[in-house]
Amino acid sequence: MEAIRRQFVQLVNLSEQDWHNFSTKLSRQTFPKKAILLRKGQTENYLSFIEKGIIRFYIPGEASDLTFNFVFDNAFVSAYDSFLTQTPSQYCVETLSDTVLWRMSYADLQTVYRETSAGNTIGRKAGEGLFLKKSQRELSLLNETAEERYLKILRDQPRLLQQIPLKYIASYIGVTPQALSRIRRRIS
Amino acid sequence: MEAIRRQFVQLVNLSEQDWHNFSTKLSRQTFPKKAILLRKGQTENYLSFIEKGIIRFYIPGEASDLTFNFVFDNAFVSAYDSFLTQTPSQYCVETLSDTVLWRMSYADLQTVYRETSAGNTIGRKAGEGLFLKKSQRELSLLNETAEERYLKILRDQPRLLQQIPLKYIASYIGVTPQALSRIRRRIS
DNA sequence: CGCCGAGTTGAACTGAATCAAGAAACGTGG
DNA sequence: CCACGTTTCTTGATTCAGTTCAACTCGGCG
Repeated sequence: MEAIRRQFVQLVNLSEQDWHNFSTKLSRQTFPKKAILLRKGQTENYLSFIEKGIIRFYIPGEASDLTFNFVFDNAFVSAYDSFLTQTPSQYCVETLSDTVLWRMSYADLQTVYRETSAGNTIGRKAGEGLFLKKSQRELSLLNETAEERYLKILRDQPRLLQQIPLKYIASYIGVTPQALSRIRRRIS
Repeated sequence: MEAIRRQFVQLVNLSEQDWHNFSTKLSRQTFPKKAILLRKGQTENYLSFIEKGIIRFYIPGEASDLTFNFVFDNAFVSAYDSFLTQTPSQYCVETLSDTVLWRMSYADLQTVYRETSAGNTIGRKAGEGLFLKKSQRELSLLNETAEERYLKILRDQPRLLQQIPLKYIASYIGVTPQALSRIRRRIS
């Protein structure tokens, strides 16, 4: 719980009152490894904070999934596009490890936006942060080769390679597992 | 000016006071075709509303540019990542037609965020909207072929094909102009 | 022990990039 | 309004990175 509070204080100065208003709407839930948090076609009802765990976003396919995002400890997680528009999600969200979440429902978040002055600032900063990540991802997909994307992960998030099966990484950087295997051999 | 106001009223209920506070910080500027609004390496100082015009975002390259976004009339335009972080932009922004903008500086926007209750709601909704666009773009780049992306433009934004050189469209959908030419032949 | 999923490796195939050249459209100045 | 030069678009031939299909290894786990 304190981890969440620290995240929020980084974003905006929260009064004791605002924090209370916010935190009483959070509920703690645990999930085992390989649990599906949201199935394609369902509408996302939660904005969640990851106390502990690894989350994978993917579009399920006949032959193989298309994995396009990972999220780790101490970050927010949500099928945020489905959440914002309250329409069915195009993709699935699942845990890759045992996971602990603090969750707030869509309805409760709207209440926070209405009732607290800090709410909209938090919402704005959260949206801006997500926009920045997606912007970098767009440029990476258009501008870099699969090998460059792999090297960046190797440099910036090496733990990702230890904790996540390579076939998901391969999909994330936009190639088949075979092609990733060859990239790895070429490098080392 | 009224067009901007209509856009904002769609986002959030603006009091006469809030609108005044906001609108007095806007300045109108005109640009000819092919004008550079922001050069790579410069820091974006403006969030702008397009009264009229077409804008192109691109990463300049030795051989050819990498065009990754277009924006049209009655929308907001900014190198928003550079704007938010106030760090140098990785890309350029230029006009593709004669253009009229209403612009607000970074400093003035921060003042609006501090001084008006509606400011942060507008900021939140704007950030959410941009996030949604980038999310769709990410899935499109990962999930669809260049041909599918072209067909989508043909279906949803045919005017784009009339007003923008094909070489920019080619880059936007992620192929060379030669490949796009062959896609077009294959289809018709 | 045997099974199963993950990872690696090889060989053939494929779609797009690259290189090159010609045709069409556009703009500018006379 | 035409002539010229530049840019954009198209088409063909070659090359190349990555996919696909297939086989094999390795490491857990029932």
